[in-house]
Amino acid sequence: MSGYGGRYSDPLDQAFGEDNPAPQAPAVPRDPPYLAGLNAEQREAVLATEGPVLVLAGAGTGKTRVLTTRLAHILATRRAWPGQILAVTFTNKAAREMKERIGLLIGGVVEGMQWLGTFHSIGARMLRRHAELAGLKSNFTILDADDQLRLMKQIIDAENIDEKRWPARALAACIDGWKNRGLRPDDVPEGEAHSFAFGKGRALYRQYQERLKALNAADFGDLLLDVLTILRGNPEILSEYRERFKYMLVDEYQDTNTVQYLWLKLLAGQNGNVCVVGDDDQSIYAWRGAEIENILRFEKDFPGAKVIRLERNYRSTPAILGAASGLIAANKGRLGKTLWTEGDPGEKIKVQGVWDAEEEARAVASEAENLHSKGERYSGMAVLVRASFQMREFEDRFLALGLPYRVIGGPRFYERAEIRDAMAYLRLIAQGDDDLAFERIVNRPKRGVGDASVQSLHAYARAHHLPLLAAAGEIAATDELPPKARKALAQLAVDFARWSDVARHIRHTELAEMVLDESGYTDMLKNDKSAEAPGRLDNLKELVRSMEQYESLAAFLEHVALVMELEQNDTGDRINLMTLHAAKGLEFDTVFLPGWEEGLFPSQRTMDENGLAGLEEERRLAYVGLTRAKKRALAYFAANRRVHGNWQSALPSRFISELPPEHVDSVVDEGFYGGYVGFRDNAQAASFGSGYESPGWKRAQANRAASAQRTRPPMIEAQAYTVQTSDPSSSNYARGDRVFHQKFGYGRVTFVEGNKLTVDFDKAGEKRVIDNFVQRA
DNA sequence: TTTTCAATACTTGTC
DNA sequence: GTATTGAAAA
Repeated sequence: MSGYGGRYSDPLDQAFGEDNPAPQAPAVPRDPPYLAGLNAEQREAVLATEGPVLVLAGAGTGKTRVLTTRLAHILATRRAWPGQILAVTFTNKAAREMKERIGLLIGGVVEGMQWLGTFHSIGARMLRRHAELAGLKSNFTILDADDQLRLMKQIIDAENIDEKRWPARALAACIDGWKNRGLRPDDVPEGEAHSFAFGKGRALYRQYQERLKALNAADFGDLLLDVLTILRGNPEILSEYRERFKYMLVDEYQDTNTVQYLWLKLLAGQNGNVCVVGDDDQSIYAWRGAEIENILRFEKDFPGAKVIRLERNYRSTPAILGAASGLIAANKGRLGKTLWTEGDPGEKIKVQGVWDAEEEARAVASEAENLHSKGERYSGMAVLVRASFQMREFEDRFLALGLPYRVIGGPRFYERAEIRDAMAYLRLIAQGDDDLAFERIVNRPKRGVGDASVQSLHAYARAHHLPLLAAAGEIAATDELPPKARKALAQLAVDFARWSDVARHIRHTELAEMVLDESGYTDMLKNDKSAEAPGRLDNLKELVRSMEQYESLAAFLEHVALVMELEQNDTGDRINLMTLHAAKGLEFDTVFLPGWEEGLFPSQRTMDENGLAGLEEERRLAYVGLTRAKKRALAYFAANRRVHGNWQSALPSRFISELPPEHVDSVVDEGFYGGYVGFRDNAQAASFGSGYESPGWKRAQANRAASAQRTRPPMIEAQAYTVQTSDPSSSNYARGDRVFHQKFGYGRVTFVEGNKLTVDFDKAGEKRVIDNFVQRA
């Protein structure tokens, strides 16, 4: 979200020059520079600092700008010190950006905005201050989903519950759900308390909490729930915070869950200066506990709240906005906004039917190349998919064409196995009693310490009240374990003692390298011939590199627990590939929206599980997708898609037929018909025929007839011309060469044609790739 | 204990 | 179709 400010200027802002001071108000200063360029509503939202305020900010209406300006205004007018503002964002990235932008507005870096962050990072901060009130020490560990799951597995095991029928993840989902709703074990409603494993739900939840306290650990839910409990139970602490937070601001309010809501209400009290910003039409996280109700009833919760609507859109063309508005109008229970914008209508939404996902990827890629050849940047384009499995097809295609792309979201850096392993080593060095970390790495790399040995070790540790690491050293001196395991544990204990000792003298980056080498972890990866191994080694290097920015090991570990993301160099002109969810808050010139098919989008599962509410959330997701586009949006639907391994024919999404026809331009693809009439079997063709009966398709056809003849670039076959760095007519590789490919791993060249190689990959099978995407192995 | 093979699941995903 | 996971075989 950026850049809309420069497109227009508001003459009012210049009206208060020194030559015409406002009459009889010598005290009214000239407008501060940061207000320049705001429209009337934006301005109002910035200046309404006192009392509860709800800012309904439609997509692309300059929400972030209003937010940052508002904070800058509060600071610049000395209404509060940086430390007296509570500002909550949805992601760490958003928090970081906000800090930067405030700095730009009022000049210099903003110091002391310690309460600007996500609910969780603010929660962690508060919880560390009052840890003892929650039965924790202030240096408690923050567990991520993985640790959480392992802990639950242990509890389920201990209770002799059949893990097949009652998987740990289901319990985790249950407990998370309760925590999201602000329920401690005792608060869980009777009916639900028994919902897991024949009535053990509540008991397991309680046990889990006890285990957490025993481990001096908190999960993400606790960061909010424990703080809520503390605030509720300790009026003096509550009033201290109420006193402190002169101004409160919550971004993406439509995505807050119940605990967050209770939290905010408690801190705001009766007459707090609370400003929440959100858009009910962009609420897409109900499935993880967000309550769209929170924003819908804000005015009831905070009587006398001022409601400001930002409806002027600065991002998209009228055509895109019209299409998106028409689509979202099908939802009920909205607060209602009418977005508008000015200017040339712009390109219509292009809707294209294709035969299957492969052709879809081909169509998107060639369109992207086509746009690129007309001077559009790749980085201004994005492919937004509903589910991550759809990405694969696009990656394959982009890779084959040599089209530069980047995947946003996906598995987070710190969630990768190798990183978590390395982190476990470091955690254990920092805190010798981190049993979860110990368990993770006892046998990684393989040391001959299997389940059986770990069990004995556990028993020993419990009996002697020792952390596992200490127990390992002791048990090695007994003859309770097979010699191999004994030796390994002894070695491990010695190693850790040495590392902890060394840690005090050397830089933590050096320590990390040392630990990875000496533990045999690096060797394990070097000997690993699988396709992922080299990438994993790179990731570890990256980890060490990223540690440099932190002063100490402890500081680094805290960062990782909370932030879980890595600053990545997103330089380069690359096309973006991500899920619709990940796209929230971003904008692109061109947005490709593949997979608009019934069942996939809207997702069948969501509709089955949540009925109409689910469908409406899907529709909001579609709305989010469309409104990411500045200049053009292209939607695709495939006639056939592989679902869980088998082919199914699909109908165009109902969302396609919900787009107002006047904003839609549909394209019939030659490949579509070719595939349809040609070489596919009749059964499929017949079933696909129903696709033409669907309202979406009929509408699309009608539009096509009505709209002016449109020239469409011919289907471009896979061509090497996109790769400037290699010569299409020759290649340095020959048949039989052993090569390595970033995505497909190792393989042998079976055929060479110019710079295009056919490679038989060990893992991935035969693929055609461009030569400069492989290296000699 | 480790390897191998079959069973399973499989939207979205911040912190 | 495939990646991950858990139980039997080596």
